[in-house]
Amino acid sequence: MHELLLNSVRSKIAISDEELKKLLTFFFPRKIRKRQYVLNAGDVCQHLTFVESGLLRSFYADDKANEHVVQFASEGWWITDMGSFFSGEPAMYNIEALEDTEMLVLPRTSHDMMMDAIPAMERYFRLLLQNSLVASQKRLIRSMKDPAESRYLTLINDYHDIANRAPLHDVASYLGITPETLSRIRRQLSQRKS
Amino acid sequence: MHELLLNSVRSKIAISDEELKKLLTFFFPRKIRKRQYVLNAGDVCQHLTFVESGLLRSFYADDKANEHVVQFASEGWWITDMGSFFSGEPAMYNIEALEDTEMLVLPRTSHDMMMDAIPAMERYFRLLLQNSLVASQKRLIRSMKDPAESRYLTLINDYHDIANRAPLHDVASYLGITPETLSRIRRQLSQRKS
DNA sequence: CGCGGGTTTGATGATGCTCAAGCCCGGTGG
DNA sequence: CCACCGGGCTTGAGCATCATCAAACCCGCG
Repeated sequence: MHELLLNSVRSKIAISDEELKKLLTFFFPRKIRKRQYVLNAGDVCQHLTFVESGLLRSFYADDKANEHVVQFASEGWWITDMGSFFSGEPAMYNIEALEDTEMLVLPRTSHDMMMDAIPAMERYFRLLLQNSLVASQKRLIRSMKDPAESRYLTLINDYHDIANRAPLHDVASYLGITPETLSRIRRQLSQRKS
Repeated sequence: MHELLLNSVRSKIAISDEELKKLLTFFFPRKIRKRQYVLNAGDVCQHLTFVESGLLRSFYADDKANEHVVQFASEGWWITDMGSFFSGEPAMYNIEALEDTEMLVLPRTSHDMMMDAIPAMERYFRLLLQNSLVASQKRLIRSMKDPAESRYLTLINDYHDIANRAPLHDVASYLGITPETLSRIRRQLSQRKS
């Protein structure tokens, strides 16, 4: 049960089977339906969320109600509003289900207790943070130097399923382009292939 | 002595004066001249660097020898190639001095020893990581939704000195625009003011 | 069926890039 | 101390990419 999470932990740190079992006691499972929200901007983000099945998106709604997708999370990925979860300030981001999804939820208090109970998890989360930061910096550079088509190809290459499962609208927003532009890019790519 | 570093630590975590004193023993000071490199891409990054005076830049050189500035670090800022430092893989980034610079250097082994000796520093570095990640995500969103001039104004607002101390060339690269464009933006802004 | 949201397609325009030339200024050597 | 580089910055003209606006289309769902 919950092999996805256990594998994620095992792949990053050395940890005993007992500790793995103990680990699960800090989480609780949660299911939500498509279009429901896991987090509303303005609320304080109280959980770390690990996706077991389905698809979530986090996004930022600016002053003029434009949405900007920050991240997708499908099976095996973590998602949260980092700034809010760790600082206790109101969240900047919304998190919404793009499909019916099953999650493992780690409340902040459980997170803190887990760090005491299983010190090795400290390292696991630090690794997650580091990897996120490295990935974010890479994405930043690419968003500035690469044209839209090339960024889209990178996305397909790295996260093939997400590029196809998420609505065009959201993929475009994640790439920082308009839906129209993404639609045209897809047309050109399919024409070029055939 | 080294008040900048001590203040940075004090401002983020609770720590005793003894521990602060012990803390400094893990660092060694280093000075370099303008144009010298602190890190060459391809080498493994062995240190965390804290700037006491001067100005550094980290940048990524792509296949076609185009440079992309990732970060500036002036007094009171940390800089490193995170991915390389923590994973031991070759660095993607170069780090170069834009001015004569004085630094406090924390080698990897000292870093690990310090974590054992002063556990509170674990938290300090996790906070640095978190803040970097939040900042990187904000910058990413802005780089996609805001036009060049607005991004420049944000930079001036947040890091006024850097926008003026660093060469135009590097500021432009940091913003993801060409030097020509930044030059024109500056002209328009100064004309509009007068 | 017909409605409606998401997607496609088209026409137009703005932002920022490229290429090319000139300029300014600081550093170096005579 | 001056003359002369040379690199960085500026300015201009033309062009590519992508956004905007608007309309048609497609398909699932009531």
